[in-house]
Amino acid sequence: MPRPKKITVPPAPSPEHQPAPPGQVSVDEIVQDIATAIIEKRLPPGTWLREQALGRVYQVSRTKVRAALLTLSKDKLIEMIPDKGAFVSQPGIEEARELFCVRRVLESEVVRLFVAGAREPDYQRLEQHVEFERAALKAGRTSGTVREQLLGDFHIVLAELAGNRILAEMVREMVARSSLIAMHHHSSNDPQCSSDEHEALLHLCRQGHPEEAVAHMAAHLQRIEASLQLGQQRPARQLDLVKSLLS
Amino acid sequence: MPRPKKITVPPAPSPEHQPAPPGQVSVDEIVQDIATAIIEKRLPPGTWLREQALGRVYQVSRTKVRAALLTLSKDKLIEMIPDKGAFVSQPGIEEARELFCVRRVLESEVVRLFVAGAREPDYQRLEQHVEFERAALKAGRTSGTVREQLLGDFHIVLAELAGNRILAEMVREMVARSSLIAMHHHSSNDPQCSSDEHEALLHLCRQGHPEEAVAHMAAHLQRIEASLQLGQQRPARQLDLVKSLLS
DNA sequence: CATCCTAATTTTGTATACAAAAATGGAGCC
DNA sequence: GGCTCCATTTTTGTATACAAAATTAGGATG
Repeated sequence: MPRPKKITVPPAPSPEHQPAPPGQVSVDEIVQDIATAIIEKRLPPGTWLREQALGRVYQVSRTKVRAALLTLSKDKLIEMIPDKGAFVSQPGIEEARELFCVRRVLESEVVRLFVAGAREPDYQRLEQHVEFERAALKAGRTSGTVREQLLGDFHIVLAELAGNRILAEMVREMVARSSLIAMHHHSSNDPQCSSDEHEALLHLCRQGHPEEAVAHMAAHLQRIEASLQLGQQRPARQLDLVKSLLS
Repeated sequence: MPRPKKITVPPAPSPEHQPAPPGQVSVDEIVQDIATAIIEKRLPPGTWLREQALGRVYQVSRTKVRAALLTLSKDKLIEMIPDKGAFVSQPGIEEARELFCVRRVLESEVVRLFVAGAREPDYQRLEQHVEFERAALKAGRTSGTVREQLLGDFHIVLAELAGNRILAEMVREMVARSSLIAMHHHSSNDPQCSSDEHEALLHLCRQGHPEEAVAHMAAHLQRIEASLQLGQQRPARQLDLVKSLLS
C-alpha cells in the first residue's frame, strides 16, 4: 500500500560543492575547522569572525555558526564581545605565564599517572609518535605551524594514555591555547618543543623513575615557556576571512 | 548645543555590568540560575530540560535557552544528546575519582601560590569567610545543599586569591562539578567539608609552612572524596521542571 | 586637512517558522 | 495482561525574519 504522504521536496542532496557526507556540515566540524585555522595561524589573533561570512563558507545558517563560535569562545580560542562580534583571542603575556603554570602542574600529574599505569603498547604508541615527529621535522618542509601542532599532539596523546579523561580533556584545551600563544608571540625559529626531549622523557618513564620523569616534564614546559618571546605583540592586521579558511 | 534627535533611549551610560534587567533576562543569568538549581539538587541528575519549558520560565525564546544549555553542557553540568534533549549529568564514580584527582593537583598549586603571594587582607577575607561558614552551619537550618555550596565557595575564593585567573576558573568549574557529584552520591549527613579544616589550612598558610598547607589541602580533598558513598546511584525519577526552577 | 555629525549599510541579538526526529497514546492482536 | 504497530503530538534542529546596535561613508563646517 503506497503512502499518500510526502510528495514534497526530495532531500536536495547537494546544490553545490563541498559537503558530501551527511549533506550538511556539523557544528563540531565547524568548530574543529576554525580551531585548526586559528592554531595554524591562518586566522591570526584579532581577526574578526563575521557570522554570515562563516555561514557562506560552510553553507550553513548563522544559527550553527553561532553555536560553533560559542564553543570556541568557551575554549578561549576566540573572544565574543556583545554587539561587536567574535574575534580570535590575543592572549597576553600574563595569560601565557598563567597557562604554562597550570600546564606544569597538570602535566606533571599526567606523567605520574602514566608511569604508574603504563603498559608496553602505551610506550610503543608514544615512541611511534616521537619517531613520526622526528621524520616530519627532518623532512624539513614543515611550515612551522604544522610542527607546533604535531609536537603538541605528543602531550595530548600522553595525557590520554594516563587514564584520566578529565585531565586529558584539560590538557587538550591547554595545548590548543598554548599553540595559539606560541603563534602569537612567535618564538624564534628554534625547535619549540624538541622531540629529543620527548624521547628523553619516555626513557625516564620506562626506566621507572617517576619523579625524575615529572621533573623532566616540568623543565620541558619551562623551556617552552622561556622560548616564547614574551614582549611584543603585533597589532593584528585584518585579512580575508574566507580565503584563510578555504586555503 | 542640545540634540534634537534622540528622544528614545538615553545612550545607556555604562555598557558594562548588569545594572538593571533591561526588560529581558540575559543568557548568563539563565546559565547561572540553572546551574544553581542543579547544584542545589532542585534539578536532580537525569532531569530532562525541555527547551520550550525553560523558555516559558524565563520568558525568552528557545534561542537563548539553547545558548544557555550549550554553555552548561561545556561545563559538564548537563549532557546534550542529539535529537533527544538536554539532561542533568549523572556523573559516575569513575568520573568522581578522576575529578578529585585533578582537584588535588590543581588546588595544591592554589595553596602554593596563595602562600607565596598572600597579603594580610587576603587572610582576613578568608577568615571572614570561614567565620561566615561557621555561623551558617551553626544556625542549623541549612538545607544541606546550601552548606555544600557555601563550603565550596571557600575553595573558589582561595583560588581567586592565588593570583592565577586560569587556575581559578578551572577550580570554579571543578567545584561545581564536585557539588553535583556530592549531591548525586549523597554523602552521609556528616559535614562534607568542615570549616574547621578550612581554618586549620589557613593557620598553616599564615605560619608560612607551604608544603604542610599543601599536604593539608590534599588530605582535605581526599577526605571529601572518601566521604562520598561511591556505590549507589538512584534512577533519577522525573519531576516537574518548572516548579523546581521557580521554587 | 581634520573633525564632527548624520544617513546608509552592515552586523549582531533574538524571536519565530518549519522540517525532521522522537516521544506518546491507543487500537488491535497474541 | 502484555505486545506491536501506527497516527498524533511533542520536541529538537535549523533556517529565516526582523529589530537594535555598530560600523561605514559622506558631507558640511571649522
